[in-house]
Formats: sequence, C-alpha cells, structure tokens
Amino acid sequence: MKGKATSFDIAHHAGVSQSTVSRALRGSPLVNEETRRRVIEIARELNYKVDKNASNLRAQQSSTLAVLLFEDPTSDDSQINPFFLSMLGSITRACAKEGYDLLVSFQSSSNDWHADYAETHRADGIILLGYGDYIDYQSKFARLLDTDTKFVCWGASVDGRPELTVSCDNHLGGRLVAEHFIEQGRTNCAFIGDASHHSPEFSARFNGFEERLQESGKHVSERKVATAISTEESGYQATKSLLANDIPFNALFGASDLIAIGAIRALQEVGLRVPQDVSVVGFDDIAIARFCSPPLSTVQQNTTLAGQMLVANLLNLIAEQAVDLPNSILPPKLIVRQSSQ
Amino acid sequence: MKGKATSFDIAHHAGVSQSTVSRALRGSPLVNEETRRRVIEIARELNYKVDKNASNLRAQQSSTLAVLLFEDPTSDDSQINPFFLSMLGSITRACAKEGYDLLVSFQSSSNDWHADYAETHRADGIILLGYGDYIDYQSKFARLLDTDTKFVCWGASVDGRPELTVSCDNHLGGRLVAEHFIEQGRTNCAFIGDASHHSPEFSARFNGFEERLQESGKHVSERKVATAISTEESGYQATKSLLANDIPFNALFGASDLIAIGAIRALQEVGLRVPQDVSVVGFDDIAIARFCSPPLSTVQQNTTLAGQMLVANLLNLIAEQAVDLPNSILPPKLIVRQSSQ
DNA sequence: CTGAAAGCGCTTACAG
DNA sequence: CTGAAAGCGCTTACAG
Repeated sequence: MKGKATSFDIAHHAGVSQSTVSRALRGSPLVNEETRRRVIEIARELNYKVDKNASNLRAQQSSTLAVLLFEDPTSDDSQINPFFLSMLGSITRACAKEGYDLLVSFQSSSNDWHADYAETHRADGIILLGYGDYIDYQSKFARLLDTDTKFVCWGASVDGRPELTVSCDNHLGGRLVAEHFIEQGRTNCAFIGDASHHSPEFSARFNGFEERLQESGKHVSERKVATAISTEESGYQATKSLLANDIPFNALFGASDLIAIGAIRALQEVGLRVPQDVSVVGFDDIAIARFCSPPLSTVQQNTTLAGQMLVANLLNLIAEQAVDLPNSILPPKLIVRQSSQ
Repeated sequence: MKGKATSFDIAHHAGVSQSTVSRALRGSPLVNEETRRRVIEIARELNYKVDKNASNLRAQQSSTLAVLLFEDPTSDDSQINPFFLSMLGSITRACAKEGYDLLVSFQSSSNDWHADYAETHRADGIILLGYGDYIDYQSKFARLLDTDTKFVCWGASVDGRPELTVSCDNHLGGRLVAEHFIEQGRTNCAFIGDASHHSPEFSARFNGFEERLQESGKHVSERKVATAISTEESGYQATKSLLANDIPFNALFGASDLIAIGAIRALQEVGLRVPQDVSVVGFDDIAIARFCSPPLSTVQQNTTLAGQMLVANLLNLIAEQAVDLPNSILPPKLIVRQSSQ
C-alpha cells in the first residue's frame, strides 16, 4: 500500500468516517482531541498524505503562487539577471513561510505571457518580475485584470492600480547617487541606461539623479546619456559609443550593476582609471558588485524585504483584503565601494 | 462568466457532449476534425481553460516537477550559490520545453527534506540540487526510494542507483587543473575544499587533481589542504588558516569558484599577488568568475546541458523507461583567465 | 466518431 | 462531536 493510502483507508483503520479523518487532519475544531490524535497517528503509520489535486479541486484553490520572470528581449538567453535570481530566492522563502508552493516560469517579454496559471487553477496568483518595456506591459496587465487574475508586479506600475506594485524608491536611489557624486566634487556626469518612459524604473533613477544635480546647479547633458538594457554587454557598448563622442565626464551612473560593470570594462579598455578618472556607481547590489574590479559602488535594493512584500501583498489580494500601499515602496541604500572613492 | 466556463458550458454551446469536448481539447484522434474545430473555437471564445486540479486528479499525474535546492547548513541564509541558481534557470527552461511546470523549494540540508511533493501528487518527480554531506544524504535517498518517489540528483550519487545521478566529471575536472598548473611549472599546490568522503564532488575534484600531479611525480602535501564549504567566507577563512601555517605554495585549487574567490581575498590581504605569487583556479564558472579581480580561471560545468539531462532522465524515470547511464556524466572544460596566467 | 456514466480523492454543507 | 452525501471538473473505459 506504499504511498497509496486514501482518507478512506485511514477512516477504516481508525474506526471513524472519512469526513472525520479529513476534519482531524485539517485541524478542524469540530473533532474530539482523542479522535484527532488517533487519526493523525494512523495517518503517520500508513504514510498517508492528502492528495493535493483532490483537495485543491474541492476547495477551489491551489495554495500555490506562480512567479513569471520575463527577460529583456535582447538579453543573452543563458544569463538571467542575478538581481532577479536573488529576488526569486527571497520570494521562494517567503512563499514557503506562508505555506504556499511556488511555480517558476521564464517568459520572453516579446511573447504573450503564459499567464494562464491562474485560469487553469494551477496558481492562486502571480508575481511578475523583470526589467522590460513599460508601454508593452500595460496591455498585458490589462489582459490579467480582464480575466480577474490576482497578481502583483515588481517595479513597473500598473495604470491606476498602485496597490499592485512593489518597488524600490528608484527616484530617491538616483538622488543618493547624485548626492554622492556632488560630495566628491564629481559633477560632470554621464548616465547609461534608458531614461525614456519605456523603462519606468530606469527613468525614475535618472530623474532622481538629474533632480538632485539640478538642485546644485548642475545637470546631465543629453550628449552624456546613452541607452542600454540591463546586461553587461549592453552597458559596455553604450559606454563605448559615449566615449566615441569624445566628450569628457568624471562620473558615471549605470542604471543597473550589470550596466555599470560593462561600463567599467569600456572605460578601462581606453585607459581610463576607475575611480581616479571616472567614478562609477551602479544600482541593485548584486553579488558580483562586491567582487568585481574595482568593487562597485551601488544602490542596494532589499530583495529579502521585496520578496516578502510581494508575497504578502499578493496573498492579501487573493484574500480580497486591502493592500497597504505606502509600505510597498522600499528604501534604497547607497553602498560605497572602491569604484567611486 | 469570466474565467468560470467548464467543459459542460463548452459542450452546451457546441451542441456536443462533455466527453467530446474533453477529447477534442486533448487532441484525441477519436474526434471528428470539424467537431474539434468547433469545440476549440468556442473554448477560445468563452476563454475556457482546462482545470488542472481536476484533470490532474482524474489522470493521476500532475505534469509538474519539483526542484529541491538544499543549502549548506552553515552557509549564509541570504546568499544562494550562483551555480545552483544557474542550474535552476536551465532546469526551468528544460521543464517548459517538455510541457511541465516547475515547483521550486529551498531546503536546509540539516532538516528533513520536504520531499512529499510526490506523495501529495503535487509533482510527478523531484530534482535534487546542492552541495552537501554525502553520508547524510544516503538516508534521505533511502526514504525517497522507499516511498517509490521518482527523483534524480545532481552530483552526489545514490548508492547502487547510478542512473539517478547526473554530474560533471569532477575527477577529470581536477585533472585538468593539475595539468594546467604543471604546464606552468606551478607544482607546489594547495587545495581548499573538502577532500573527505563527505563531499563526493569536492573529493573527486581533489582526487583527479592529486592523481595527475602524482603522474608527474608531485603531490599535494596534507599540510596544504584546508577544508571549506562552498562560500566565499569559508574559502577566505580556510586560506587564512593555511597561510598561518607559513608553508609556501605557488598554486591554489579552490573546489568551487566561491571558495577560490575567498582564497584570492585572503592571499591579497597578506600581500601575495595573484597570479604572480600564487596561481588560482576555481570550479563551476559562475558569472562572477569573469568579473572578479583578477578574472578567475575555472573549470566550467555546462549547466544548460545538465538541466536538460536532469529533466530528461527524470521524465524517463517517470515513464518507467531505462535511463541512459553513460551520457549522464558531463565533460568539464578548463577556462583560463588572468588568475592563473 | 459520439454519449452516458463512473470515478479520481478530497471538503463541506446538512442532519443529527 | 460525527456520519452520509453531494459535488469540485475533469478523463476514460464502455457501449453504441
């Protein structure tokens, strides 16, 4: 009878009805403690485990969340941004703590999302992760809202539904970087990333950065901004193109760590020293940042907290409870390492 | 009727029986093509999706695999070894390609594994990932075998069941590193890792390394071996303790990249230059290896292939088909970077 | 090729 | 506190 026992088997052995077995095992108060003990004991002996498919079907919920990790369309297929991998880790832990299983799926952001986890009852809700095109997303969000799918999103905000988003205070993060450069007297700044409205997170970082600079009477010249997606290679190429313009700068803000690391490679390649000639700061604080050369200054996002909040907010949404908006914006923290001092 | 349609609804609209709807949607040949087209069309209109809980329950299988990532008991809770994260990525892709969903769970290797994914029918099979204590694992493997759970394991072999393992040829990997050191005339070697039988992968790397050295009439003195688990900090500490012995060496093999990176930090801290004074090679080729300072030479494991094979072998196991053993050992590849030349 | 029916293994009103 | 019964939404023999 290896791994095959059903609640009827337990009921038979315990001399009670199958309903009672179910109640006892689910911790229902409607069951005598002595009976419960006996049922639990027998269930253990027979190595009985509740069949999740059956209980999910009956209870019309799956106790499972799904995380969709969508990748930049042009990014290297094999390399996932370590930042999101780290988020994935904290989401996994947060789910486990809440007694939920976690389904993981990678999606290329160019395709339609396989968002039918909810519709097929495989998951009660969905967590969306990824840097991508904001404009592109809104229609996909609309489809999710249309099918009444419960979801929360990291970073990109959903039109008119701020409670569906958890994000870092990217604007403040950008300000912190500018402040740091100002303190060092490095105000001839370049920015590598995407300052357009296609990348809400990157542009918020840029806007905060620019805002703080302007408060000091400085600003980032348009000619010192180059567009890049969040990969090392893209950061490298964008910086190369900037250097080709032959316009000097003494500080560079990369919209993500991967971009900043690529930028450092491009700078070093033409003989510029980091930080002596150009001070470089990234964003994310991925594990690599500590170990690259020179160690990278960056704006840290608290992924542990982020994962917990994504899960907590999603579970609230599923339970149809109000989600506490103000707490869903996490504070960034500047980490100064050698690349900027 | 948003997202609520059942197969009966489709049947009603299409003027056929519910059985026919099910057959049509599952691609059964027992259905007229014209009928099928109509059913599919109506299903799309009504945004009907098959309820996975119901179909799983009825068909007694879940089309889901679970991956258990167990972590070194002493490793930092927040940081998962990037190597396994990368494996996780390739497993996720491989699953998707096979039409399977993937559940992810982190387990601390000290605890009992929550291996009841199979018993509760949440997953058809389990993939085990992690560096850990081999001795400790055998009893856990025994329990899985006992409950007739389908599983495959990365790295650590299961007593008497070689077909359940996919791994890198760690012994050959160790040989490659020794060969590289010999070519450079760096044969006064140290090893940081765990050469005991508790860590089968690490000790295989060590044994291959030692074997090749001995073929050249050299060997690793016991006093130049220090034990470490796969974290940067542990590699750092182990190297410190080795340096404290004041026995010189001019080459160091770290059993994993994280260990090697910690070793480099320890070496540089006491003023030893890498690679001029000590040549360093790691194992895994995690993303960080390319970016650390100096860039780390290492033995690359093909995680994409590894993920595919783990999934393929597990699916074979589930289908009760013979698993092709010889192919389950992947070739390692030496990547030479600055840290060793 | 199609339909009526059984049944997967639970949860949960309903009735005591 | 307990039991008999209905039913979650499918898949799949069985009978045409």
